[in-house]
Amino acid sequence: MGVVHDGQDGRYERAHRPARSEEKSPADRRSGIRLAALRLFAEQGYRSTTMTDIGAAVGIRGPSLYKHVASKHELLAEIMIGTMEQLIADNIAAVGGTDDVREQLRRSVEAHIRYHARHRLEAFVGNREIGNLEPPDQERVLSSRSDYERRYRELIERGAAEGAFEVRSARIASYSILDMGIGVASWFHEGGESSVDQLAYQYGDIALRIVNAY
Amino acid sequence: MGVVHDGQDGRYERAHRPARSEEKSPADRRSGIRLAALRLFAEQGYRSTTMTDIGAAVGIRGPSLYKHVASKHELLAEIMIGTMEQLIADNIAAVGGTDDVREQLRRSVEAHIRYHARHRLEAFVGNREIGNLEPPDQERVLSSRSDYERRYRELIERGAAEGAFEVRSARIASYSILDMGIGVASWFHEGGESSVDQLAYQYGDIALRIVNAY
DNA sequence: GAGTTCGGCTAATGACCATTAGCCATCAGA
DNA sequence: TCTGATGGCTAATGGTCATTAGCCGAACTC
Repeated sequence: MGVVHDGQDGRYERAHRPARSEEKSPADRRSGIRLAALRLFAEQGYRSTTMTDIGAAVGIRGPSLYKHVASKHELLAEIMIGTMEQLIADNIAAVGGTDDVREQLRRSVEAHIRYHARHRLEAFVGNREIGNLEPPDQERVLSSRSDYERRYRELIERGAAEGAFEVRSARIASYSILDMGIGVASWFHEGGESSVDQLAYQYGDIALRIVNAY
Repeated sequence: MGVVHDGQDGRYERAHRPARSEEKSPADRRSGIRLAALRLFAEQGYRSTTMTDIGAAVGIRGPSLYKHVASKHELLAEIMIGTMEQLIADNIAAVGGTDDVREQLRRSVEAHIRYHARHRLEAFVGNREIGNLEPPDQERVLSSRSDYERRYRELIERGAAEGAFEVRSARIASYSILDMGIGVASWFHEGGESSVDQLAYQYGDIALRIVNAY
């Protein structure tokens, strides 16, 4: 499900219908559809969103979407797989940047929070629509999800083994940290009491307190 | 989906004996339907659950459900309104039992966790299906939800004012505490690593650590 | 033991929906 | 200018669903 295959090589510069109110290169169209689908899935839910809704959001009729997308399900699958891949990639980067477990946990949590604040719609849909994914994709997402959780659990276990953390249950510590981050996607909005950076920092603190790192 | 029914010929010998293995008083029937709906909504989502599914789960046909229930939506609304009312009632009881803010927070969190562990399906559905509630009920649930969140926020603000807690943002502290509890509903299962009581106690600790009560 | 109620059932009804078919205008490139 | 691809569009197609209508047997009432 890769991300776009844009036009394979940008050979054709399009630029047709110049300067209309909106530019519609093939890639623009596709990502416009994806964005519209994401917003609608987040707002109304996958099952309640119709192809007609998505089409209307980008100014075309429902059936015309099939000139750009294989199915409604594909739109959902791309969102969810992309979300998990990004979360895992961010986590790998966060952990890889230092050798100190405390700092690894802090950076992991900050990345987790940043993602959930900056990509709230993706995270929100990613958490709510798992049951609407079809078999091949659902397993893939669930498996990524387990990997992601395991990375946190093992990090905390390692910290505990090294004496940096002290937890009664690494499982509970990791779930509580992950879950409070997931919650961010449902209430955060830019321009509120805190900026994304402040939020990330404060949740980093909270996580370290949860594992008794202080 | 065939349940055993003799249909067709019209002269079904049914044998719906009252004194069989399953008792079917009107109240039993109704709560059986509610429970079936709850399970199905939790597992498949509200939109993906059909009246036929719910009927099959209690051994009758979809349309027969209307002899007991006004609509599919009513089933969802009852679950969600009941959930919020119980959470608020539990919270009032928790706070009312003592005058010490620390203890009030601990008891509140324990009640929150207990509910999310013991009534995971209700809590799970209650958090996922808000968007599928229709206007009158949706507003009611959203308003209860705000009240519930406010109770936590104000409790934490009061604790901070009294010097018992120390938080950078009462809003973030309350959301993180509530969200980690909500998460419990998605992974907890009886017979796992922790009992409900252990879970409640540990989350109580975590909450007190989040507000720097130690 | 006749009438009433209860709670099943089957068959509509009336929508709604994802997806496919097939048509056509535009346009880039030859 | 011709041609093929692109990306719209309208009309099916084939399903699914909540809900309603109307029928009927069994149990309960008096």
